Amino acid sequence: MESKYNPKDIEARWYQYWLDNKLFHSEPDGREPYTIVIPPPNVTGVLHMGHVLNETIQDILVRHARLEGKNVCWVPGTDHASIATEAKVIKRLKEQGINKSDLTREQFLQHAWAWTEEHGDIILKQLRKLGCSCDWDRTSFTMDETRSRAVIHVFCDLYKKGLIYRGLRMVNWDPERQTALSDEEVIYHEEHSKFYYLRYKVAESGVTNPATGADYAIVATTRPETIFGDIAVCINPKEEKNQWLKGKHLIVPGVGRQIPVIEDRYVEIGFGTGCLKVTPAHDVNDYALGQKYNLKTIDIFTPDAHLNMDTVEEELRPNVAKYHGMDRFDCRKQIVEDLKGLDLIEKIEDYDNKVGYSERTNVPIEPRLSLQWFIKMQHFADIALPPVMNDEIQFYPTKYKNTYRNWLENIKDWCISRQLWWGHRIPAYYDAELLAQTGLENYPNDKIIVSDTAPEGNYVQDEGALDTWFSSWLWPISLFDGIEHPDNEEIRYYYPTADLVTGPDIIFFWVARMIMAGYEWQGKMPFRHVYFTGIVRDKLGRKMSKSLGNSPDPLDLIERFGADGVRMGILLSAPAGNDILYDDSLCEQGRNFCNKIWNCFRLIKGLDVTDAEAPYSDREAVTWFTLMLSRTEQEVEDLFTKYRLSEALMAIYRLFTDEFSGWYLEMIKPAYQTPLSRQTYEATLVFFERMLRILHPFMPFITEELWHELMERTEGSTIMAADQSDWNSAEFLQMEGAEQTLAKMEELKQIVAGVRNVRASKNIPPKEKLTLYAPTELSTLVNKLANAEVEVPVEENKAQESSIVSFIVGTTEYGIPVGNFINVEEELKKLEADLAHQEGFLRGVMAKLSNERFVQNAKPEVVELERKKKHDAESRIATLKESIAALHKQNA
RNA sequence: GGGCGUUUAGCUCAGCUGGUUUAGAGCAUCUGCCCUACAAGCAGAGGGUCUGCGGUUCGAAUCCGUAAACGCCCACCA
Repeated sequence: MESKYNPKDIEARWYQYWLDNKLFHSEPDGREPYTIVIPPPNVTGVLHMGHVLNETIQDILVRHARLEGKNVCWVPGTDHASIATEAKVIKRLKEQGINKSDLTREQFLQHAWAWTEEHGDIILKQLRKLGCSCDWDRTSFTMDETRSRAVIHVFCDLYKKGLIYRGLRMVNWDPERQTALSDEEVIYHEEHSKFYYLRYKVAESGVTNPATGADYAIVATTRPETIFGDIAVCINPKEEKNQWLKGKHLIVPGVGRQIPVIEDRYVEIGFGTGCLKVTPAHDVNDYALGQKYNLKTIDIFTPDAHLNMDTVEEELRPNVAKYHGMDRFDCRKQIVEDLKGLDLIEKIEDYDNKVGYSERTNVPIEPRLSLQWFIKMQHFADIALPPVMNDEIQFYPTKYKNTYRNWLENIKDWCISRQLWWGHRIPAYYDAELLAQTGLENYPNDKIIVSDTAPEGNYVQDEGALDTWFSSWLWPISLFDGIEHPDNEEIRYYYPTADLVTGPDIIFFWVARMIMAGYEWQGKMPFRHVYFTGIVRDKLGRKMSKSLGNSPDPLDLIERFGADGVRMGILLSAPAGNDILYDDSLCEQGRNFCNKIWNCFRLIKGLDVTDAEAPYSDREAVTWFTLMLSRTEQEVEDLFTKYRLSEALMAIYRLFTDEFSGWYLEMIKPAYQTPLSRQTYEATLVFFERMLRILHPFMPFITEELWHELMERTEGSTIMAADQSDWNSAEFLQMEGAEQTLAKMEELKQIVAGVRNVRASKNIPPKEKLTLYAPTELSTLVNKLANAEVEVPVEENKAQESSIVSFIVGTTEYGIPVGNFINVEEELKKLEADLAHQEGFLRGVMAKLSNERFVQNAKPEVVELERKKKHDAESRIATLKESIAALHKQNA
């Protein structure tokens, strides 16, 4: 075996082995189920560091449950990601010289499916490289047959329940993709923009502003290009300075439209000029005002946000003809120039405001009036809030309960229709003849047929597709076909799922809605725990992004550090909900750890074994490590219940490197070319196997490899199903004397460290055997580990001895004669520093003990402890003083 | 404008309902070592007035108040 662990072949070999032996596959049986559904990555996506974090955590949970003997089912799959995928398909078509508009829906969908088949399993293949133990036989897709039927079924069900409606509403419009978006798909960015103060002339002649004499009102806006749609100017009836405008009319600058001044308390007194232009077609608030005062709307934009002057009154069109067909932002520049020329701009100020962008296309969204389908959400908020607030569903970390509550308490209806082709088509049908007469907007609602099958006759189907999340929210149910067959064996067995692992960025998009769907269609929570991961950032704290180039390619990392190394790297500093600052050095640490394990194994397997009886010191070591290991196992189990996975890994890491490699193996390692007793050898193999086991969820490959190497295993066997029955860590820890054994070994380690410390500070080579004066006999382990001969001298001998360096463990003093290596000055300095420290400590303790109120009020055991501290400190001080005196005598 | 969270060693973080030998871990740093498992290693060392201020208490990193800094979420102020 080489001295360096080489993950490459090993990983590929074991993954194939796991697949060949169907070790990830699950079928319902008598065991307790443990289910996780994967947050389906976009079907066209490639693996990034966020996935690595997320999927590693899921795999750890899943493998841990598998080791516990549960029937584990981790269902993988992908999401059709309608808007993102459609954008990619359009882009590719364009590269081929094809426009979407040249294609029929069916033709376009053929291209999209082709794309999906080409790219669909890339990311799933990459997950295998990471070691993810998904049940690949269950791989699903949000647009496969079962999932699609579930979506349509749910739509019809909601429509029947009166929870879905069609309506003309102001929605977030993505002009790039030309579709409506839900509120959640809009991202607001703070922007430096301008505040334009425009002059609206008063129509009534002779009316002027009494304060300034101006014959115009000043209206401030950030969007001057929307003035073509102005219908009114609104003032607050209470605002003094604008009283003169009451009942008057104004002329929209550059357009010439005469519009009324209306009054509403909505306008904030003191903000801007107090005059608000009302453009109902292009602003949500203005729309509300328009509704309230029954104003008409003039939509001046085309669906791709270019100016459409055909909507302007015919007589005014010559005024605005030049803007027809312009892009909205070009038009803004132009109209500002033109108004300047007409002296209709009072001033322009810098202004910071928030602009909404489409999450997917990153284009500023346009509030747009359009006919869409919505879900009434109050009902869902009502059923989804309580289970989270009362912890039936637990969030880790809990702070997200607040975020969740906040959203549900201010819930708005969910716009679920999209003007896209790639997605589930809305199962609503319109009578063709009637539709021809009325048009879509005025088509009577009660004549719409919503059905999972197309109605007989001359009907046309709604053109829209459904929001991707409308299929995702059913995922935990639809994966087990629980929508159409809510009582089938699989859904009854696997649902509710155990844990959901996802990012907090989709808490509303997905988590909340799954909870709603879970209660609505299964009457039960979809999962019991939600683990929110943090965001993976680079070590400077920046989000990883393509444009910054700070996002490493996970496959490249796996190549360099091995999958186990990468898994450890990503997990090491990733407590739930905290962002993780990723750095290659973390993976390096993971790789190094693999190497450590590998070399421990080499040592153990390389030992000669004899049937002779084990020396007593071996048995001491074995007893001690049995307890040490048991303790860590208990600790790790406890950490798992709290989802503190990085801490669990760290506990195992410390056990393995410090306690096992650093102490235990050194304790039992026989002298060169001397054999180890079989008894000790076998105990050591058990330890090693146990450690591989607790480590397996974190580092599946190396642990499986060494588990097989450790001893002969039958074909098809796996560490995942290793027999556990002969080990009970809880019982070991309850054995009599366990505590003392652990404490004694800690003391022994400190004595050894004391000797090593002396050795290091005096530059005494490790090979040189030292003498250690101790007040009582010590375990021979000390001799071995410290390379020292322990002597228990009588007092006189010790006093005679010159050049002794001493150290204290607990309250006991140990001495090492170091001959010429001693430097009395230096030694005195050290002892005096220690003395000062001990005296300071004692003062602190005395301050407490001499405080009557402390002695009276504190718990007796606390007072008792302080007394012990005092006693120990005094004893140590006495010892130190003695040593100092002895040194002084020697010096003289 | 609301709400939430964070602030402990150079870095990333533990430290739960106040008291466990005057604050812990990993990494990084420094010193010494190629000692036949491992230099992707071993042994040793240094490093923090627990963000500031006030309060409660016999006792505060821990509880309360307050200020600041940073971060996140939500909200229609043109």
